[in-house]
Amino acid sequence: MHPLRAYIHRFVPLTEDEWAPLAAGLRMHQLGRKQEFVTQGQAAPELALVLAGACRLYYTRPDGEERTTYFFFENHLMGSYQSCLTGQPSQFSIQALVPTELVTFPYALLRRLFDEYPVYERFGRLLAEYHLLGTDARLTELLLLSPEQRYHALLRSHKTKILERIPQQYVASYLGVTPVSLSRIRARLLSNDAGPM
Amino acid sequence: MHPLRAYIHRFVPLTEDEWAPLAAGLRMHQLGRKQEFVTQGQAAPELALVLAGACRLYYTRPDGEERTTYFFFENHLMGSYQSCLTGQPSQFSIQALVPTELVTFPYALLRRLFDEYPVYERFGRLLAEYHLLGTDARLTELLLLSPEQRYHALLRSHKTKILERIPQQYVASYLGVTPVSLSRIRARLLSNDAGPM
DNA sequence: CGGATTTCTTAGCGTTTGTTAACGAATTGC
DNA sequence: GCAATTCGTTAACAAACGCTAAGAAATCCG
Repeated sequence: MHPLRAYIHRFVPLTEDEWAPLAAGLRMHQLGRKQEFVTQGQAAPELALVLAGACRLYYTRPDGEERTTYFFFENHLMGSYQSCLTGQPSQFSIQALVPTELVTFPYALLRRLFDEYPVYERFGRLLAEYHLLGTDARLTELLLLSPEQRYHALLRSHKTKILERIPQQYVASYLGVTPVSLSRIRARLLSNDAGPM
Repeated sequence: MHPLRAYIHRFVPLTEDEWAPLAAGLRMHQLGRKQEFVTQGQAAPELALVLAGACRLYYTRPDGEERTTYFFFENHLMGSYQSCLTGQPSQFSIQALVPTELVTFPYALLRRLFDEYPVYERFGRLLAEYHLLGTDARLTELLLLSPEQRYHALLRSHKTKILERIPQQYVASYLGVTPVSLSRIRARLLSNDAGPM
């Protein structure tokens, strides 16, 4: 089964007839390291399923500093929800951290499928609900836990890919702290674990 | 037009026939000050539209401390998305800050309408997307701005109801700082505005 | 209206974080 | 493979925050 069809299948089943129009709009796309799929300030009317590789979502602040807030790996659907829905320029960029392979399609195509096939409308609802639950959990964690507790929570979570494959400075940003601070948090941990005696 | 129908109408139009089954499932509900609509640890299978009053959404931590993360006012739809979608106990409580009037209905009814009327399915998608954009913006603000900057952003925003009608300790929690800290931030502001000469 | 509760502010102290800078290690890319 | 870049850690200092406590102000409610 096509990876995108498999992705959708986790939410709703698609018949051949339902899958065909989406399949017809797909395009393969490769990104080199540091190449961008979405660029801050530009409209981003395409969605992409990551086939292989890893990307980061980041904001460039007025002072030029970058803040990374999310990561995408294999079988993650990525894009600027905000830009696709509103048509406005994207407020963030998405950049490949390593050479990355994508299947892309225009959001406009998905919107047309929402109108034509009830099963896609349902997929759209379930997808938005799924992301809403994830974003809510993340928001709650930021409001409820300290930076150190957030790092512990990440260690205990199943998001091991983030810790294994992402440079620590970006993980720090994801946790809402500076790289220096995360380094200190880790140092505190080690001196406690392998502490006196 | 019924307030709930007007709420839905901001997303999709409803015919009389489509509105009728939802209208049949509605119940009026009053909350006294500090009374809870959703209780942490219990299933919360109902949604509610606030007709008048104000509520806060808060988490009670293991140590007994409360953290308020959201507010609801007139014409806000509230409930535990997570509990409704998963059937699990709610991870937070929702409590009236002042005497509050609600119209409530079971989420199960909405789920049935998703199946029976495409217009409700679309409403469900648009509603989830709308909330996702809001939650994403909030998450971004927490990751990009300092506590002081977040307070400034709230001052400049159109969420004036929060500042006008919510006790400051809860606003502090919403911003991700302690009440003492918010008080200091405000004091710093005043001494800068009306500073030396 | 008036006592009781809740809320906001201020202060002092300890801890954590942010910032800048420097150094060594690891990775990248030609 | 080697030069160049990126990355992680540590240090030192200043600033901000969390915590506790106490008093003043505002609000609630009988």
